[in-house]
Amino acid sequence: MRKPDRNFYSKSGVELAKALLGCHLVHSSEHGRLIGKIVETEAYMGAMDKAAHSYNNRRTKRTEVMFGPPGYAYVYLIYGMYYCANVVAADQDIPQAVLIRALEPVEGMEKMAVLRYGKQLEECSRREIIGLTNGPGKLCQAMNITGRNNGQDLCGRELYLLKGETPPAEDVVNTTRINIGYAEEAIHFPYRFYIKSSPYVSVRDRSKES
DNA sequence: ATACAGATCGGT
DNA sequence: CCGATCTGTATA
Repeated sequence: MRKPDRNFYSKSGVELAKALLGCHLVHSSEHGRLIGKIVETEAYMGAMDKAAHSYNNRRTKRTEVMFGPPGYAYVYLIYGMYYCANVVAADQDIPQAVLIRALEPVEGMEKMAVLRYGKQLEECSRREIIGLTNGPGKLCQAMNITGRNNGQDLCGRELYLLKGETPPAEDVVNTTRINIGYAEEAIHFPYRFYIKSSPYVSVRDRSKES
């Protein structure tokens, strides 16, 4: 598996959200190397998307990274307690991004258990093991991703991606996004993608699964 | 200066 | 379903 170049990220949020499924997210930190396979993503499409922080091209200190070049990390604090990790998409001045909503642990699972629950992996229940990375806040805790990672270059050496195998189309579900009830018409935009066969998906849409 | 809501999570 | 917990953002 290879680290994609900048050009890989230079596509629309929706296109990148699809392309990220199956890729590995790697965090090389003081805790060692932590790796997860991306199994659920959501696109945030900027100017026309009422669910996006960058809706109407709102440009603030927080949203600034999204206005920069693609392939950088946008990490923000939500509800004063959890971090969410995004990959900046599209080109300079087009503030689109992809939220990573779920991972499957690939490497460093023992460290993930300590980071999430403060205990050893062997002591974790089946439910806790799924709960390691099946949500945007959870995966940041497990991967030790914090505000410190905001603005980091994913073409760099600390936080980066490895291009994986694209899942077959029949295993990919395309549906609406989670927890954006305030976003009016954007509630219905089909900007969420997930790998149906993965047990780590955060919220399933049974009506779109066959 | 102040008010308020939120791309979440865990427990009830 | 509620509360935790706090920052970004808007309004005055």
